Amino acid sequence: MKQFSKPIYSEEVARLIMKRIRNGNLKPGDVIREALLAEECGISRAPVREALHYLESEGLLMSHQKRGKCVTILTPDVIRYNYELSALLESETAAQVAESITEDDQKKFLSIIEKMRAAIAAGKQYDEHAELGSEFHKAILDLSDNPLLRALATRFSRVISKFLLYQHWRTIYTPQELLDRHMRIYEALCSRDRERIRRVIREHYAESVERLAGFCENGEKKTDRRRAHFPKE
Amino acid sequence: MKQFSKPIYSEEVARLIMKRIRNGNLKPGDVIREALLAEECGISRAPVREALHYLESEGLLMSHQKRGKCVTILTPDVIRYNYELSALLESETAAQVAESITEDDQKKFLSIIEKMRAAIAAGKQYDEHAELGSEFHKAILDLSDNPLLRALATRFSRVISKFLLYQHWRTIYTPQELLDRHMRIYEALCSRDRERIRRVIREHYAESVERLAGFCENGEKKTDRRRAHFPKE
DNA sequence: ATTATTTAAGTTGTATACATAATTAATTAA
DNA sequence: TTAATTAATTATGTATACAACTTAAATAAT
Repeated sequence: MKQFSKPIYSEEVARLIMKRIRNGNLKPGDVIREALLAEECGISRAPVREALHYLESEGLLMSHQKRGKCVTILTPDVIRYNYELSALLESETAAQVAESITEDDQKKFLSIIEKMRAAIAAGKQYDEHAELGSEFHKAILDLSDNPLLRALATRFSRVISKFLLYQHWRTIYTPQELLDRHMRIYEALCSRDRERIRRVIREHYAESVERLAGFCENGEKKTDRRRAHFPKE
Repeated sequence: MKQFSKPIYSEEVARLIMKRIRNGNLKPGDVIREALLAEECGISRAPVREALHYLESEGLLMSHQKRGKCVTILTPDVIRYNYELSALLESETAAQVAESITEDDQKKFLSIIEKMRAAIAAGKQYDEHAELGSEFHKAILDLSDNPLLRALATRFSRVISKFLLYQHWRTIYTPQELLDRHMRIYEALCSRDRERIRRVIREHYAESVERLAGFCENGEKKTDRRRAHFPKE
């Protein structure tokens, strides 16, 4: 019988860092020291480096040449860039399959909406609402048959909502507002009206980026000395 | 005075591999051996590994766990995934800035068109036509003020046109056809008609993917055992 | 006291060596 | 002769060691 392979350390480390970012244990701007991480995990620097490179390619870390890496600092511009792409991918996915949305699809969306409603009634924490919001958007993306698109969209949503801005999410929407916004999208999806779907989803993202922008333009220095780590051409 | 830093080997290696893929020196399916590459370059495996990881994240290489990496094999599906995203990003970029396309922008596009015409008149090689085609599409993307979008679109176009399918490009369009297609896009851009621009660009991509599909469905095995190298969640 | 130069500490980039997993070749059994 | 099992080779994953660069701290000079 074939045994399970030994886990790849670099993947473990990548997961660990993502968890820490999500938890808020690692915050934007925090520097990552390879040696320290390696020691913490009881492994060498080699797999740690690979994990960091991966996380950088995913946009969660940024690097200065020979000066190490830190958790990505989200300037208002970077937030906008990510949101524009999220909005584009999600709205277009939904618009393209608009006519072929099934009853089952609608039920899936509705069940998430109902969970939101229930969470409000039960006075649940914001965390849960945010989680349900992500679930809703993921359900939309799952309508696409393009795995490359789904992977990309996941990446952007990770950068913005679930990870780097996790701590801000709870402050820009009340649970009721969050429910309203997703209700509107749900209704649009049920209408199967391509243009309406596109418009509603984009409006939602535009509103989010507008509300988020306020949180980031205060403390941080504008000088984005981020440098691409690899050749462009 | 500050001297230029010593070049980062991993970046050099990444450039080298990209060049070889572009030249056709490395073809889809060719396996990459770290040790061999390191020896060729006269360096150790460490920077080579980093370069390979980068190229994998860019979609140019694919890896099997513990079985190394090879140049990405483009199945018809993968081609479609990439083209859909290229079409989406490019058409949406153009559509969003439709009303604000300046005379200067139009001149830039026209100059490329004219170069194409001249290349035909001079009986130039297909390579040059393909190059001008890329230039045209890049000019469209440069209308976007979203660098993240531009970087992504560059990545997709790299995977498809300039690199992995370079050898096929010359066979799916005659120079005259290529000129016609870009002429149509140019006219749409000049009209500043958002919907028309969107439609024309998408039609161009749809036609390309259709014509390309034929080339890839013959020889290659369908079993895409590609594996994501890092955790999804 | 302030600025400039130098020196030292610390971190990343690279090299080498070893361990582990997988493919290929070889050997043995049916 | 063929199939299956085992040995050997090969390539990746990881560990350790060293070199180069960056940052800062400390000393010297104005």
